[in-house]
Order: sequence, then C-alpha cells, then structure tokens
Amino acid sequence: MEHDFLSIERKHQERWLKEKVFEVKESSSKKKFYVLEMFPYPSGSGLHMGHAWNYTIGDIFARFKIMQGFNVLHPMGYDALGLPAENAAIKDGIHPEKYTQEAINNFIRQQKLLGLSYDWSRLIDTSQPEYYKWDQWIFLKMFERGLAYRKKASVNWCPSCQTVLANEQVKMGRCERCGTEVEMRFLEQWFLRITDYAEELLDCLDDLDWPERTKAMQRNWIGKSVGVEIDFEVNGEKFPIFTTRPDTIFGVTFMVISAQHPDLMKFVTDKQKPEVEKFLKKIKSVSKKSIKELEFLEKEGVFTGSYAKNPLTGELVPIYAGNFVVADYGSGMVMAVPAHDQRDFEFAKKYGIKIKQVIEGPLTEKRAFTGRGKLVNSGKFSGLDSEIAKEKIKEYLIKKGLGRIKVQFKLKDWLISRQRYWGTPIPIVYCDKCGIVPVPEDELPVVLPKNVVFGKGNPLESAESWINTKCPKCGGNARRETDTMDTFVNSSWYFLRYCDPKNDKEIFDKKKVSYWCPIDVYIGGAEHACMHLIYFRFYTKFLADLGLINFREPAKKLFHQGMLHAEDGQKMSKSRGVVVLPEDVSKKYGIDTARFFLCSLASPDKDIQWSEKGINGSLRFIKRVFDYFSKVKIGKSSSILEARLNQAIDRITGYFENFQYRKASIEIKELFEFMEREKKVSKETLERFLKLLTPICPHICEELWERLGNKGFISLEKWPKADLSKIKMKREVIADAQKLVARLKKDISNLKRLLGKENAKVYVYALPDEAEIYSSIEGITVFAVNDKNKYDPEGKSKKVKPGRPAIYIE
RNA sequence: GCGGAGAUGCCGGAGUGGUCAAACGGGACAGGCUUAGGACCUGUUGGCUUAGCGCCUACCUAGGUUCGAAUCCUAGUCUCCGCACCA
Repeated sequence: MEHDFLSIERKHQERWLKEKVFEVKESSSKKKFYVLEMFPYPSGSGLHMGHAWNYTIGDIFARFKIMQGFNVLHPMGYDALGLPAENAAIKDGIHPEKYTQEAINNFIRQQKLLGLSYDWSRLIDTSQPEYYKWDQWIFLKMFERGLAYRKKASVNWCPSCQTVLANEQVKMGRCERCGTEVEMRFLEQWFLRITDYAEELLDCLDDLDWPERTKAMQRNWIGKSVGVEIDFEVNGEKFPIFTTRPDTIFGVTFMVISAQHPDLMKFVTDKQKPEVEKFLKKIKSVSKKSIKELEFLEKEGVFTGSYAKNPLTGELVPIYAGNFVVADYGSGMVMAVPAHDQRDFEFAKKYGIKIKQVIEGPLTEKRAFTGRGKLVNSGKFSGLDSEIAKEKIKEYLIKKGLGRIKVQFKLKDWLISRQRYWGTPIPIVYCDKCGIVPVPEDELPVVLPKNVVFGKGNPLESAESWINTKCPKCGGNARRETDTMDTFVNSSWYFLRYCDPKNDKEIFDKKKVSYWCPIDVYIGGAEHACMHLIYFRFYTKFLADLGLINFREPAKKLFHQGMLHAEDGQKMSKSRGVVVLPEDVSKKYGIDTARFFLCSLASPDKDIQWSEKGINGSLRFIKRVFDYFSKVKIGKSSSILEARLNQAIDRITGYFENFQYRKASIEIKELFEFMEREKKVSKETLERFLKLLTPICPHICEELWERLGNKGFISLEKWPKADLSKIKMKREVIADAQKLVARLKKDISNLKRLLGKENAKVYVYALPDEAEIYSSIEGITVFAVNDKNKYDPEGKSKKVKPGRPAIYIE
C-alpha cells in the first residue's frame, strides 16, 4: 500500500510508549497545565468512534499545550464501579469484577491504538480497594464533621434498578439511567450535607470559565430564593410559612399543605378524615405517566378541617391539602394569595374560595395579577408600592417577632446510599449497644466481599460472614452497613488522585496536588451539569476545608464536547448496528485522517455526523500532504510564503487555544495549498508547517518529521512563534484606507462648511497606496508622498497625525 | 412559567463594523481522464450580463445608528436545550 498509515501509527505509538514521552513529573522550572477528560465508565461493548472523538478533543489540546512548553498532566482512568457490571452479572453470570477488568483492558488497548497522549503510569481504577479506600476515608471525615448523616426520608426508588436515587438522578419523574418511573419510599438512608455549601456553590459560579448554560443550570438547580418565614398559628401552634411575597399577606384567603407532607394528618379533623383519605388515594392512583410534557396536573385539593390565623390580619383561613405543593421545600405549606399567584388563583377558582385583591393591577377571569403595583386593602400598608411594601411588611413582621428573613434553596442533601453491590462499601457498622459506629481509619478499606448472590435484592445482604463483624467500640457483635455509595462519589475527587495515584499512606501528597491542580481544562458531556459537576465542586470545597488542598474550585475552564452521531443522524448504538469502530477507521483511512476529518466538520462543542463520503475529502488532503513532502523542492521560501506562514501560525495558535479546531484545520489546509503553489520551500518552513499540523495529526507528522531527517519527537518540539512583523495583511491596509476615506469625506465637508466656501479647492497629501484610494473622491487633488514625515510638505494643514493624510483648502 | 443558546446560500458551517455575493466542506451541474463505472483532476453553483475589478437583490422580520451593517441598537417572530406547580 502506498500510504500505509496503519504501520506508521503503530510505529510512533510504540515509540511514544517506549520513550515515555507523555509521562510527567512535578517540575519547578516548567509551568504546569492540567488537561482532563471525564473518565469513562468501562462498558463491555468497548469504544466506538464517538468515544474516540471525545478523547481526541482533549488530546489535541494537550498536545498543543505540550508543544507550547507546558508541563502537561493528561491522565486517564476508569470509573469502574456501577450498575451495568452488576446487571451483566445478573444476566450472564459473570462476576462484576471480571466483567469490569475485561472491559478496562479492552478500553486501554483501544485507547492506546488511538495514540492518545496519556500518562499511562497514572492510570486509575475506582473498583480497586486501593482507590475506594479513600472514598471511605473522605466519608469518615464527613461523618466526623456531621456532613455524612443517616436520616429517614421519603426518597426516590427505581423499581427497575432496585435502588434509591439521588434527586439529581431523577429526570421528569423517571430514573435518569433506565427511564423507569420512580416511586416514593420512606427509608432510612445516608446523605451528604451538600446544602451546607449551597451558598458557596452558587457564588463561585460567577468566576468560573464554564459554559454559560451549564452555570445557568447549576444556578437553577441550587435555586436560591430570599424571602420571609412567617408564623401562622394553627390550633394554638406556630407554623412557619416561607414566602417571597410578604407584600401580599393581606390577600391570603386560604392555606395549602402538601398532600405528601409527613405531618398532614395533624391538621386533619376527624370529620374531614374520610374526605382527605379519599383524596390521597385518588392522587396516588394518578400515574405520572399521564403527565404530558409542559403540562401539569390539574390543581386539586381537599379541606383538612383546620384553620390558620393570619398574623397580620388575625383572620382565620381554611387549610387545604393540595397536590401542587412540594412537601420538602420550605415548610411544605404555603399561604395562598389567589389574586396574585396563578396557582393559588386556579385552585381558588376551582373550589370557590374568596379572591381578595391587595395590589392594584389587571386581575382577569383567567389570570392572577402577579406584577408590581400599589397596595390596597392592606391596613396601614395600603398605598405603598408593592416593592416597598415587601420591605416594610418584612421589617414589621421581624419587629413583632412574627417572622424572620429566610434564604431557601432548592438544592437538597445528596442521598448516597445505594442498595447495590458494585459500589464503595459505606464504612459503618451497626452495634446493638453503640448504635451507628464508623469503621476506624486504620481498618480501611472495607473491601467488597466476592461471594454474593446476584439477582435477589441487595447482593451484599447475602454475604453473611462479611456482614457479621465486631463493633470497633465495644467489641460486641455488630453488623456492617450493606448499602454502597453512589458511584458519583468515586468521580468527585478522582482528578486529585491522578496527581499521586499510587500513594498508600495518604489520599494524596499535598505538594503534588498543589503543583498540578486545579484542572486547567476539563472536558466532558453537558449532561453532567447537575450531577458530577456539582458533586465534584462540593468535594473540592470540603477537602479544602479539611486543609488538604489550597483551592476551592476543581476546574478553571470547562468544555462540553458535542456528540458524534452515526451516518443516519441517530446516536451510535451497537444494537442498531450503526457503530463506527476506531479500529476499522484506522485501517481504512488512518486515525489521523479521521481526526482531521472530525475537526473539519464543525466546532468540537457541536454535534456532528459521521460520513464515509466526507472523510474521503480529508483522506485526499492527508495523502496530498504526505506525497508533497516526498517531492517538494527544498530551497529558500519566498517572502510572501513567509508572511503567509506567520499569519497562519498567529491564527492557528489562537484557534487551538479556544478549541476552534475547525478553523485551525481550514487554516492549515489553506496554508498547505499556498505552499503547494510555491516553487521552492525551505526546510524550516516545512517543519513549521508540520508542527502546526501535529496536534491534529500526530502520527503522520512524527513520520514526516523523521523523513525530513530529524531526530526525536515532533510531539515534544517547540510550538512555532509567529513573527508578526512579517505579516502585513492586505485586509488591514484596505480597511484602514477605507476608514480614512470616510473620515476624509467628512473632514472635507466639515472644512468647507466651516470656511463657508463651497467651491474651495481641497488638497491631500497621502502615502502612495492610500493616495490611490483617495483619488476616487471627487473634488480633491491628491499628492502622493513617500515619507510619513512629509505628509504636510507645505505646512498648510494644522492637524497632521501619523497614518492620516494632510488636508488643506484653498 | 423560569433560565440558557440560536436563526447565514440546496445542506453542514465560518464570518461579529469596511479584503462580503459571504471562507471551508458536502451535495448538485458541466468538462477532462477512462471501454464504462469508481477514483482522481478542472470549472460552475443568488439574478442580470458574451464577459467584467459593472448593476440589482441578499445573511429571520420591521425599524434605527453609521460615510459604510450579516456584524451595533430597539421591537417582534420562530427554533433548540435545561429545570419544572420551589410559593
């Protein structure tokens, strides 16, 4: 074969590995740069071209940074614990460990064939006790500080995955992983107190160089509202109600408590009990499946029989149980102001409850008035603007001891218990005498037992000899916690472990982490916005509070890659048979060709489509480059080529810096075509061209670099620097001149007007190329001068500035 | 409802005040090579024009700023994405 890209690839991949080209150490002389792609879950089906593309995006960036002279940390690892391995165990009888190890080995093999610039000596496998030991260690640290706690709460249960889920893992009432509708269960579970960090998680977002939509999603998820908690009296007891609209308090005509509220029955009178129970039954039977997107359930409710006393008016208003109030937000009960809240309005209309307007504004038959306006029917607050009234009423309530300022978040504590096997064991034992006892640090790790029964509930419950243990406190009989941790725990701090992956004395060496971290560029899918990307910020802040690290945000810059779709536009999927395998691509076109092709399709943050036809265009180009190098005549590069080259260097550098790989590929192509047309090209020019191409096509560039007679690795060569003095872009000259023309036209008419001489003669002195342009303006006489200093040879113009022609009028 | 991103030629997709009738791909059309197909190469691909460094119409719509707008401002229309009855 004329172009044997495959053996070229193998040759240089082996050289890179053998010479440990991408293995790095802390260095005091070089500036560090940490590029990280989100580590994958090693699935049994291996990598397809879409995965390969994800890693390539990071690889190109890492290679660019290496060449720029940074000490680049670019590691890879596997998020190896998780449900699919366990499901495979149930389905095919393979132990999750075996499944996982095979999958990992396959991933490593595939990734090595892609020639990715990883430091393989730092590989991480989260299913190893050497790794998850430190998950357990962090858990104990949180437990010590009260940040890991056990609580009975209503939780999301996925009947298909047979486990509880975190709030973040439920989308539209369905399991994020399998799409099964989740059920509510009341269980005792382990939580991490992420809400302690809610305020900081929100505030720090502003300074992060992250995509705006991701930051917006997190803000939305954290959901901060500042309002007032007002005490309403029910049966002589105070009950706090959260509201952001204290200005509408005079318009409260009823209250609604969530139908899911744990204390609902406290409010239900004997007389109303049958009615309420009937209602609860009814809403339970309504399946969430019937909810169409963008459409809510009709607001429904039932009278509880109790009344609440409005602290300002003293009025008694009925309390309803309702299906539209969220049980675990605020206090689970709301003050209903039908005139000024659409939900309350609909409810009041349905049940014929009084609607009392307290803010002037257009209240219609269909819609409540939720805007700003003047208060009416509000006692001594009447007449105030609602925004002012908000403050005044708040102050009044606080002064009277009837309320307080309250900051409310939507974010909930992170439920980490999972009733599954293939996860990090929670290092806790239950002792009859001592209760909940943490496993002492020196007994870590709590290793997962191997012999368990799959397919019948939580497999760990079948490991009797593992469960039965001694209490570390009293030595008596105790039982181990059988829940494991959510796998998002493993990925919340892995980036730190890469800095010191083999440390068995401590979680990591502080010095090493402070050298490499935080991550400079983090690359991964946007779907993690409210899961991994919040959790790992939380962990970072916690570890900073422990004094282990000296930064509070894990990743300075975040980049979301787009998805590579199959040729038919669908997601690549093995079951549908539309998967493109990197091995095949490598054989058919060469991996560099594929990299170049994918770069040239669209910006890497956009979704793209594989195309067998399209890649041929790139193959043509790569072959042309290859052939060109064997027949090019070496000589002195022309100055115009020099200019073009420097311009390309300048642009391409900026493009890589900003992930604009597409533009880089186009610029490279154009530079190449320019070179092709030249009679002779210097070796230096050829080398500089190759360097520009190296991040995208590392294998063939290594090869051509070698063929030019060079030793060593082009991958480690210094990135070319643009000599800006050699660039004189035509565009700038023309644009500048055009600007001057415009100014001139104005100046002339201004001058004429000033002098009141419509027929005055105008003379202009300008540099020759400018003069040519000015001569198109009517009514002036242009003199070309060769020297900027001689712009005003006769001293007739009063304003002479460099770059500006001299004008005078007669 | 709240929040985010967008709208460019047949399609993908650049361009964010003056090299702009708009880069680069793909597709289509025409031609070359070839017995033919494929591959490869060349040209065309808004309209007018024999041709043009000529004119007209153009970057969602309507206005505006400017000597000059795809690019800036104002209003509107539409599309996509995320959250979801959060009081």
